[in-house]
Amino acid sequence: MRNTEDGRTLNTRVYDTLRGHIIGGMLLPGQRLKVANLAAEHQVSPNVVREALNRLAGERLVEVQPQFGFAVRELSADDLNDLVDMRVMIESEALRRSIARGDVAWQSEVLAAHHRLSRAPLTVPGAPDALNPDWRSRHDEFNFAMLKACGSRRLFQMVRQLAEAAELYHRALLPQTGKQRPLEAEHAELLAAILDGDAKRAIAVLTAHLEATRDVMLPLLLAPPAPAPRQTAPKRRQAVVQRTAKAAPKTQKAAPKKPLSLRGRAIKRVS
Amino acid sequence: MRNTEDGRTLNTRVYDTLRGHIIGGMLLPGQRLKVANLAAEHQVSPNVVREALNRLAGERLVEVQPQFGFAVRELSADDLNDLVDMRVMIESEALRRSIARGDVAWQSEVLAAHHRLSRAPLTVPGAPDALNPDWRSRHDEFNFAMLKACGSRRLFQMVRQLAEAAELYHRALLPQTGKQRPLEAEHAELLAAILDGDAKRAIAVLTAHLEATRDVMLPLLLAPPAPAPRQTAPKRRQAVVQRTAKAAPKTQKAAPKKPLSLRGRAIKRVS
DNA sequence: AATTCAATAATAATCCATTTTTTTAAACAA
DNA sequence: TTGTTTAAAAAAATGGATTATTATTGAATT
Repeated sequence: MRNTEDGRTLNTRVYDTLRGHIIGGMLLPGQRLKVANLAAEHQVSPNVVREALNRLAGERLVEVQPQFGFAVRELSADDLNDLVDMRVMIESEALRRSIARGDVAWQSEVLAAHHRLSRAPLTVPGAPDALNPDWRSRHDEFNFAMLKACGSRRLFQMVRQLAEAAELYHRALLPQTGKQRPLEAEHAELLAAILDGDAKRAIAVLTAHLEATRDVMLPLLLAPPAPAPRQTAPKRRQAVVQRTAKAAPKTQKAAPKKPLSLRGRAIKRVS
Repeated sequence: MRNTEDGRTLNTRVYDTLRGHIIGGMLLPGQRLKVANLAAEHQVSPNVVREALNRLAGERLVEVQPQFGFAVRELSADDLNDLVDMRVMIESEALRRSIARGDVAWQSEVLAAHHRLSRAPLTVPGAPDALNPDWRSRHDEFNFAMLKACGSRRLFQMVRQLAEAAELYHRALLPQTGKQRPLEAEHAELLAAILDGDAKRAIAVLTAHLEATRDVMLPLLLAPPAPAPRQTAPKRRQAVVQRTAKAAPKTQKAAPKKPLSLRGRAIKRVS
């Protein structure tokens, strides 16, 4: 055991970074997660990786197929619709409860979180098309801050889990959409409604926000279904959809020795 | 690998049975799950058990503490309140949607499930106090049947996950409550409301049902908080509460060789 | 004698290196 | 093309080594 460095066990460390990579978009939906590669990357024994992946599988962030391995959870239009539907439902309830229960301290936190969000630049100076990751963090913080006072541990956990699932979509699909809607105005209106204690209006704004974001992403999922879907794919493997690779995977290193025969055929979608 | 017997991998098999044991009440909340013991029981290498436990940890059915191990998720009055609160919310929504979307085929299924439930004896002939496990299965089936038509994969998954969490409480706390409320009447009324398409009434009945069950269990969680809580417990281990054992654990076998020094002090609660 | 503390032993969690089994790819023949 | 056979890759599992934690013992202190 060499968990001495930062207190965490190796297992937990791998779990944390893997999770971060998935949510952070370094590992894209559909991408296979080969135990041996990851073990080499993290300088760790295969079992450790395996445990971490199983934990993530339990959280539905990665998919397992018994004799095939692990892969980052796939995206689909249907799933996105379902996801947003649930977010609307769950977050509406959480917001309603938060507004009903929240005290002044909570309001202040929401206000502060909103302020930080409003001051974060939407894009980084260098790349005008790429979304500023810092902005996204502030956005999440604002979202969580306003729902945190809901008073139910499980409800808030659902909020977080759904937000994580949504993050996968955002990372994969939103960076490419150039300019966004008048986000700042939406956030400001949401904040105003919260401070007014106007749950109904707050929920309406939140719902519109979520659905509008969905409507931006939805066409991108339907658009490029790969020209010729070549049904030569192996039998039971339909859960992990085959895709034409546009760019070589970066995080998941290629095979160690040979020029690479890419059995682990590329699955990424960069589009 | 010797997954040849029934197709499943060893990992999955251990996962399945462990899960079944937890939900089925053979492994009680708070009970420690020692890798070595389980590995011996299942005739399997420790890593396999470890993977299965990590998967269950991801689903929040077992708790992990980094250098301490795994344990079946604990119960508490607060958690029960929260759980029922969420069940009311989630199942109400699922029921509303099911009634709105369900067709005649669905209605028939609900009707059939109700019939099977109504014909299952509440207790087994031999033991008049113990709840008939078959009845419980029928009950779950009726519950799932009526919510299945909700049309949202995630919503239904939440329903199931919450139902599983509730099952832990039921197994641990309900067997001892002798006679129950007029359950059959409640189920019949629920069925009638569903067949009428009367969502409002159905939800009211369902809600009352869930909350009444909670009210039976709640006092049992508050009652026996262990006479002298001896704060000699080790430092960081507070997540797994120490309890006085009333009966020797059956599923989790004792230490292999020595007369047993029970470092893994008993945690079960039978009460 | 009772209590506290350090040293030691025992137990169990964590991890590794390797082997076995399954699946996929490649080569070859029909 | 289509089907077999062989080779490579990767998943799954093993068994045991390593390290952290808890229990125990015995001396030192109150």
